[in-house]
Amino acid sequence: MKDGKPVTSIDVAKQAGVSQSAVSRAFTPGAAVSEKTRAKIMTAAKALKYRPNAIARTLSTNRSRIIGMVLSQLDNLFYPTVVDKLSRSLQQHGFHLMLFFAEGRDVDNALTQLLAYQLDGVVLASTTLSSRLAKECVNANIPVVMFNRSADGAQASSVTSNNREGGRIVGEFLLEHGHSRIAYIAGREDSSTNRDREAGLTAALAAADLSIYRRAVGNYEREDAATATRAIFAGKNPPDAVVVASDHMAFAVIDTLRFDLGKAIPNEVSVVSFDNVPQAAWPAYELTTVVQSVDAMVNATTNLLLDQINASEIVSSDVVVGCKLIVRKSARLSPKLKVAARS
Amino acid sequence: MKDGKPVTSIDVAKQAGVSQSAVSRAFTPGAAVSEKTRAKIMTAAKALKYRPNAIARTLSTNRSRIIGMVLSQLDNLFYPTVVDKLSRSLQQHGFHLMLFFAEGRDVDNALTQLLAYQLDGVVLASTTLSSRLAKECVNANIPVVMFNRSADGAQASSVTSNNREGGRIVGEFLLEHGHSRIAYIAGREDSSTNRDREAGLTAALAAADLSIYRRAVGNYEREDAATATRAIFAGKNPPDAVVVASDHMAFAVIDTLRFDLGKAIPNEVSVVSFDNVPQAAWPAYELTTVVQSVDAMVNATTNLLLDQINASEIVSSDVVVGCKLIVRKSARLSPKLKVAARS
DNA sequence: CATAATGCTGCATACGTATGCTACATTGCC
DNA sequence: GGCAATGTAGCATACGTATGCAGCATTATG
Repeated sequence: MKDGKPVTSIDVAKQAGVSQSAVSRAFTPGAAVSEKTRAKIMTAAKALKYRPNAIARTLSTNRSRIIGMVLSQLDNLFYPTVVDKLSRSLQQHGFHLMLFFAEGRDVDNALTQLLAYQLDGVVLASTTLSSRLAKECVNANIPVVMFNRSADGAQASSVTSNNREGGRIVGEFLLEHGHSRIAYIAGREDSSTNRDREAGLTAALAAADLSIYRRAVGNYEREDAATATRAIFAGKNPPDAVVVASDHMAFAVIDTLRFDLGKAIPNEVSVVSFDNVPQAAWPAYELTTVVQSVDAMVNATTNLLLDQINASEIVSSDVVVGCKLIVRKSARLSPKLKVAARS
Repeated sequence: MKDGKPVTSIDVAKQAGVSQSAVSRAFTPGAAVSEKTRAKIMTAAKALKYRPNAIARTLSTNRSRIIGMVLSQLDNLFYPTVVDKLSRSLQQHGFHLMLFFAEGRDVDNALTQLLAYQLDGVVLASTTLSSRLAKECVNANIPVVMFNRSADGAQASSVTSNNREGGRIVGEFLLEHGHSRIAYIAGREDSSTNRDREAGLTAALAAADLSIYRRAVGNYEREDAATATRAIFAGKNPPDAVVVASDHMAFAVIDTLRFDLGKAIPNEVSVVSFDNVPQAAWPAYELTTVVQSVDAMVNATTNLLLDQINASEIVSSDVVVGCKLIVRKSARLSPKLKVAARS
């Protein structure tokens, strides 16, 4: 790669007739430079098209201003939104997101690469092996935020929504509107999110002396969710409501119910799920779902990261953001309560 | 941030009783080290949990192994897939993606940040102002690939699918199946993708002495697409087919047709679009659409980047990947041709 | 006017790795 | 055994920026 001699702070210094340190200080907010020399320097810099070298700065300051984000896949519609908003949010503070995709067992590989880049922080949003990764990062003294999953033992921070309460709200809502055979389609069994959502639902049902009517596992995947749906609706006395652990699966569930099993929604079956991804509002689905406020979660993540980066010592903390049910049309409302629910 | 003294190559060198250069070479594939000392070094490295510092290496080699990706938003369902696949593909070659979100006019800001990180390459997938960005990057001597948009004048590489042919195929398909009032809902007027798709469609229609029956602009946005749909279907003699410049808009178009205007698809109107995002196959839409092969485009992008990075001089080239129509159920088939089309 | 306090500036060095060059050791060859 | 060729190790330096420290100039203070 030919190079028209990259411009360095030394070049600028020469041009402006000052020392290299002066140039460095001119580009460091709050450093000791007089307005006069700063002006000289900026003029020279502009003339030479000088841009400070972030890499060299990193080496010197031990701060890369890069945040790593570990993902397993982007096809669940929830995560693209997160990446978008988180990246923008960090960008406003001068940080940037670097992506790492890690599947099953090449975590070691990903880890090596992660640690190589002197990241200032890591956001874990991959479904698998998070806690292993988290531990290693914490060992390497780099702040970690587990996004949408809680830290099972690892002393990393986490941001989740109140999934247990979400599950409870869904349960109470369905009961209130006259459902009694309530099925559950789970996400991955090993995810804290799934565990909490199911626990909340179970608790709500238990309060009415009910339990989950039928249950199958969808692993947060469309295919599995479709299979789960068929399993749950086989046999007599099918459920009158299905709670699905994520919108992403719920779309598959609804498709299967409508086009495979010929069920009308919500007349014959209600479907309620979690996340409120953008598509949940689309007329084709009109999903009644529990909102995970991406904005709130992203804010919390940004703050956690910045705090830990600036702190002299890493103290982990867990942020739980509230959630609420958005009532659309995928769940049947009991006639007498319809008006109330609309308000 | 406390630090348990980060381990450097010097520490490893001491521990192994060799020089720092030996350590460096041990971690550089193809460098001159004997098997014996490499083994000693690796043992010491493992014991000390040494990880080479990618940032320091960048400073020394002038290679960051970071590729910047500029996006404007991730809510168009096409791009998350691209980010996912591209990131994995690059990762296999030891590169990583760094994200930059740039809206309208803070391009300058984004640009400064981009250039600061000594990126080895840049992928431009933002809808706006690409050519401006491209030019600046090329000036700074960094390889650029414009993804899904062509380089209007800028001497940057580009990867697109054959949009013109895609448009033509759509036109011919609709004509063949007996449509005659064919409307078009455009994406952003300033995008090359939209221009080419429309041109292809127009050409196909012209060959049958037809032209676009009605036209409105959807700007690749759901809202605008919905509005465009209503506009196009106002008045007598509505279209019997709508060609939509992207799947993302097509979902909104279909929703509007079905739930707003009460049209049956494909019986009353056919809808055909472009991209073949994952959701296009969902039973609720069953979109007949032109495939943009993300795999092929991502491969091409990876190759272009690697070639340019390794080349002594940057030579830009444009890759156009083929496309084909996936026939699902959103477009009416002429009865006599149904069997043929299915094969 | 003398001294102290303050504000800027430049010098020198550190950050962690890569690599050209030299030097040495080993091997092969005649 | 002598010499060249090869393989391997270490030395020294470069990459571009940040920053502690010392020095100087300027201003404030008495």
